[in-house]
Amino acid sequence: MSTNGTNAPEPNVPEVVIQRLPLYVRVLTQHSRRGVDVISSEQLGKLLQMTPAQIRKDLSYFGRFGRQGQGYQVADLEAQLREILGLDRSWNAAVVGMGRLGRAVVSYPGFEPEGFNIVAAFEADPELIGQTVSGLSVQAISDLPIAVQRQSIKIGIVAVPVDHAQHVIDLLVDAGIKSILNYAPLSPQTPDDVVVRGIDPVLSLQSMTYYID
Amino acid sequence: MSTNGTNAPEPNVPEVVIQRLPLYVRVLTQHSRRGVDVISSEQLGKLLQMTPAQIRKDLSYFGRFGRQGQGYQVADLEAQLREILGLDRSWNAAVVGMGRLGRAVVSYPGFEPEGFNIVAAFEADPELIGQTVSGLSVQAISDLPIAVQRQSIKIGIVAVPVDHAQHVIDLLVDAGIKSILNYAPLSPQTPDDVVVRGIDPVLSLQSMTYYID
DNA sequence: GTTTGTGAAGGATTTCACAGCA
DNA sequence: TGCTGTGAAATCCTTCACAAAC
Repeated sequence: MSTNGTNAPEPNVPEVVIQRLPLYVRVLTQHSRRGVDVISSEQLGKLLQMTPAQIRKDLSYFGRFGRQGQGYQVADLEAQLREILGLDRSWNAAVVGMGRLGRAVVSYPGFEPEGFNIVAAFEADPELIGQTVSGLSVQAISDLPIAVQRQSIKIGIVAVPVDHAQHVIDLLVDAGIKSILNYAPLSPQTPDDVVVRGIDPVLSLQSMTYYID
Repeated sequence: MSTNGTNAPEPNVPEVVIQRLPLYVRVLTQHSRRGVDVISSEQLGKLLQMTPAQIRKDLSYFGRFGRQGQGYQVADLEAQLREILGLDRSWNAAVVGMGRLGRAVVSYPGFEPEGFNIVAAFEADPELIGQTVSGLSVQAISDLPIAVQRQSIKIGIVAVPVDHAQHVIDLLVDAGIKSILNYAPLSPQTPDDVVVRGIDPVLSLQSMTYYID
């Protein structure tokens, strides 16, 4: 099943599987840094609190990465999964909204080491336009479509108040963005070919309280 | 199936269903604020980009909330779902880690209006202990168990660097915490009876890049 | 001996489709 | 007529269990 030789895209990979691959990448990266060379699906399962069978099945959608009797080469598997996910290159992102949250996002040091570069920042408030935040000059939202083109921006990050979020998302979609990270507490309307992931700690807390006591 | 009359806990509700309930609460709250009285599963489905059948099936785990031919009373359904999730009361939380991220968490204005009160803040660095952040006096981590007891803290929020996170989570678990919101980029080891939800924007981005182009 | 990769089985979740009720 | 609530069907996902490979 490819990844060996041809670069054919794999069909029919369940979305849940795609969402687990970054977990594998994360734990493999940690272990390769600590000098671990080889790891088994059993060990990965313990680390991630899942069954070894699930890990092997997930990987089997993309190819054969291990050696029977041994396990997986940590560095090799990490590299292959990064390639599958498109993490073997870097991605440009734009943040919309330069309030409290947007400033926290652009100054968050976790994106760049993973290859996500925030290369543009947008705001509606004229007071903020022209200011510099974390080395980025804040632009008017009307400049968004040109910036997306010129800077090959593929990811939009929404950090505006909830009542502006749908409109901003519409503008991102109109500008050709197909991947959106949404910090606003709403479920936006988007076309099928746009992928939206929400970051909402309140939602996470609200589903935890069900289990308390 | 209860919620009418008795307060028997519902058995066997799939976890995915529990995680969707806050989405319903969120959209119902928005619509009740806008003065919408009645809503159908079809309308909810459009708003949340899911099938009406799924919404009805999810709700059916807990009771019968609608009227045939009409739909659901927005305010009533919202109230019932909040009660089911335990959102009809407030919850005390403690944050561990007062670096950049922890400060952002304690000063985030989205928790308190939803009934999540951050009532204690902890740090390992002696330099920070005793300082005040967003009205909270920063405490030593050794004070955690007593604070959890005295202030009925039920939720722990982890905002420490990744290399300290597992240790902090162990301390929270030892202190009796069973619900953890984890901002550190790792999959922690925890006992079965502890619920952990991770907030990691990088992980979200890493699963989106698979779909780009 | 050990561990992978994978069809087949089993289990869980979603969707269908319609009876029942307002 | 319009929409809910729900068994049954369909689909999706996970786990099993073992042949093959080292």
